[in-house]
Amino acid sequence: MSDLEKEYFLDYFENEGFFRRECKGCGVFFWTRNESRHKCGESPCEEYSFIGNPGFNKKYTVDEMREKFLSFFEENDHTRIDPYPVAANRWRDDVLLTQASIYDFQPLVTSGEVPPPANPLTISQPCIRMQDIDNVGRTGRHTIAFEMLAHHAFNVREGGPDELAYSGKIYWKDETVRYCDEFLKEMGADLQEVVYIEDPWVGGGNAGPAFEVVYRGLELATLVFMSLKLDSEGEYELKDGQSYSPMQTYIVDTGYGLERWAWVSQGTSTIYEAIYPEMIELLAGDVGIEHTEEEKKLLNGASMLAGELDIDKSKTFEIARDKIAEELSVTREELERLMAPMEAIYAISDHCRALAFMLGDGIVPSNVGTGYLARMVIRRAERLCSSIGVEMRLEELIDIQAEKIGYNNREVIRDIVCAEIERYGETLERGSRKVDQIGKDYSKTRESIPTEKLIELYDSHGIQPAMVKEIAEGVGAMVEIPDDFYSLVAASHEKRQSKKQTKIEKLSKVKENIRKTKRLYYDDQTQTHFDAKVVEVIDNKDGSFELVLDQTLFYPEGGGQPSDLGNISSGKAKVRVVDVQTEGGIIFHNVDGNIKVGSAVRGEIDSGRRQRLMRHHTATHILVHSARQLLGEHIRQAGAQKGVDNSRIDIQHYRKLSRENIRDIEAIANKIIVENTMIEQEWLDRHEAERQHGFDLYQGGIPKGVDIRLIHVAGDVQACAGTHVKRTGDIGIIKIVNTERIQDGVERIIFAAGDAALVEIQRTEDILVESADMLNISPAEVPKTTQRFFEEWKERGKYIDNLRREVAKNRGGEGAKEIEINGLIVVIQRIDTDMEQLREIANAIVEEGKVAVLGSGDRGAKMVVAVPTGGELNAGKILNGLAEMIGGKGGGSAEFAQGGGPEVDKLDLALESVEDLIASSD
RNA sequence: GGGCCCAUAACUCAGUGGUAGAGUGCUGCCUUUGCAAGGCAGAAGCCCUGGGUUCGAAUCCCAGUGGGUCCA
Repeated sequence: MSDLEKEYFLDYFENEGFFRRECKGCGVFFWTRNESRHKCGESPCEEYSFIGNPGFNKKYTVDEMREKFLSFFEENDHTRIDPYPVAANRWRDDVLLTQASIYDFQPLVTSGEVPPPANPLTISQPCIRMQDIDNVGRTGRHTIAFEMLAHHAFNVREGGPDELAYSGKIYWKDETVRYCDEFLKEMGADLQEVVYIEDPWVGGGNAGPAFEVVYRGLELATLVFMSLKLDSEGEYELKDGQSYSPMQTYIVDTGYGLERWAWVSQGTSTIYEAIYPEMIELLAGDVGIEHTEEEKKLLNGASMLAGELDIDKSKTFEIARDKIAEELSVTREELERLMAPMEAIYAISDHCRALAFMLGDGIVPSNVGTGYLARMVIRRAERLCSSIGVEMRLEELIDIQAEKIGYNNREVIRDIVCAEIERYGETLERGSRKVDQIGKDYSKTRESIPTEKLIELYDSHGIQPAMVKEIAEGVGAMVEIPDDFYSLVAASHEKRQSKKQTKIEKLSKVKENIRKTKRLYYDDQTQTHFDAKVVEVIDNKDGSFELVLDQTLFYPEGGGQPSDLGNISSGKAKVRVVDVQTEGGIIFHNVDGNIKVGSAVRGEIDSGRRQRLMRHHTATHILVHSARQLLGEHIRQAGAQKGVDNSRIDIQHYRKLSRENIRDIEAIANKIIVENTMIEQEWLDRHEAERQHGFDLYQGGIPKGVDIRLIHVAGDVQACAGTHVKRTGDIGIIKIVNTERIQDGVERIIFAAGDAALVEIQRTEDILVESADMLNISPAEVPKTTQRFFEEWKERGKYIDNLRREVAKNRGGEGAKEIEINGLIVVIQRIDTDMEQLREIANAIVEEGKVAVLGSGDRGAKMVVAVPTGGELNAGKILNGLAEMIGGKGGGSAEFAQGGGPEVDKLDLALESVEDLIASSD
């Protein structure tokens, strides 16, 4: 095992006269030009020294700083790249949000499978980091929304494999540090104060040496030299305790915090004041905050000391606050009273910018995925606004940021925010009613509301414990919120974890040197026969085999399209193709018989099935496109499954689809069919495709490879590997069969195309005709008549109830046996009727002041015992005795009891013994 | 992707296996010059759907549908 230490001794440092030192504060190693420096310079070892004392030769706004950085690197032969969306799940499926510029190039570029869009390149990438959300506003430097300025170089090791998509060395450590130094110099930084801290970087399965660049107490950049990958056999053991080995590629991954650079240049008291001065002024004005000169001084002083605040260690947070208050000679309460509204304003500004990014990039609030994160931020922002009494509406505040960033879907963003706030309002109202009720219950018992109840209220109903406390105390109940409330919630989730399964891969079973299967299905999508050679056979040992051919027309399952079926023949031998899968470019035909390796074969696909799948696949594109035209650009495919009889697509939308929406989508889709335009396919370089069409290309998943296949359907462009019809008219008709909401923010559309659509239409029509026939009316009259019948049915129910009560009055006592016990008249009678009427008769008897003991032999023995109020007998006891005799059970109150049993033939006997039973029970 | 909660009158909700309930609203009558309000009476329920357990299910179990919510 060797460590990375030697990696940090750069020629550049030596030539420039740097010194390597060990920090006297925290023990890390760092490089500096200043011989007398012995501390790393980062908080908590040192305080900020740029507040009120700008660190560069000029003040820069965020926009100016971004331009300055990008053009500096452009001048140094880097290509400027447009930023990617903050919703990283639009081009990769392993993360939700973009948290760094390198995310844009993972995993395909970093692994060498796909070339970078340019090399070297520079970019300003908007990022969202939710993990810092509790620190926002309070520490003066944390934000969840930020832009990462970066320059990247993608290198391949000498003697590396030549199938990688790029090659050679661009630049590595010395040049990277030199660029950083030069940029700092250009900005007018005092290079004597710049410190490069050695800080190995680990993340996402990769690692490498790295420098943190610190200037005047603040970390301004991180220079990462990604060159290692996770490998249990690897020779490097890093700080996460895992082993790593060298990668084939080695990549310069830098990250310069745009907002921090602007902050240092301006020397404002917090980073927020450097990013959103107008927003802060607007909010402060709205809430009516004015600070005296003395208060301003106090706030400024607190900011300089705030560097070490970090809520991760909640104890330190309190201590640090105390310390700050002490140094400024005020009480903590006084300091917090002054700071709290400003902290809220800072956080609101940041959250609004984050939301503008998220919603602008097409995230729709939901209970899952990125949508959930957006919902959390909206709710948090809304709470912050109401906590300090902001009058302006949240959608207006977000809109200001969206306008600044330059999104053109601002109408939709505002509508989304309105819908979400409305929903949140309903949740709060529901919640407060519930808490009010619970509070009243507990105020009676004089106990405080238990923690489990608080957890349930939060987990199942979304009610914050602070809100429970406020409302419950209002109705006189006690509430104690444990300090570790959210850990308790997390702990209650951990108990219920589920397991996952892994599937066995076919690829591992074949020889390594096997060639990728040539795909014929893209050449001519109307072909049904083809000739090929068998190159490999795997015996599954269950009577089935996996056949690998040199080329095939069989479309493997993928992109939500099921595989083709058909048969493969060799001479007289013929096997059926049951399933087709693809792995690593090799297509496996699952067949029900063996054909020898090397045989010449002829394949035939089930063309009817293929035709139906193609219609459904093209129809999917048309429907997404139609929904997008109707509802807006945020509409995005969230999943799809094509079938032979019907298919489904899931689309993102923030309101439930109305009946009218569905009809409109159907109308637009069928108009596209009537227009009968050509469907074009094209193969394009992926970066060029992204440049031309944006990330909306990836509706159905992210394809691999340097070139990707684009399908153009009536103005819609998608990256798609599926098979399609030639013209939109070939689909015939699209019929939406049903829609359902599978999650918040995701609507599922189930539809049928072509002859399958006809079948669906006929099926629903059959249901209607059948219903009409039953009612002996025409289909058009079904709704009206059904309603009338339902009304009448209810009327009759009531009428019957009344009749039964009348009958009950009359039947009671008719032919009954009456006995007298302790002055009470007991009516004993068998009436074979149902339980309900038995009860009514009993009630009628009781109203006459008599005891009723009734039995029925209708469908099993049933009995009721009823005693008038004040009667000395216990109905429950009598009934139990009787029920036992007929092999059953029963229960009820002392006044009214009912029961039954299976032995009908013993019912009369039981009724005869009532007198004895009562006598013995006394 | 996973977990939890909920579905009962027009609305908001009680109802832990034994006769379907409250408040608000609605209708009518009374009190009042009128209004606000009060009093009395009344109407209004496929207890979400389908199975199961049970003598008996709004209630317990399973599945479905619809809604809410928390987490990765």
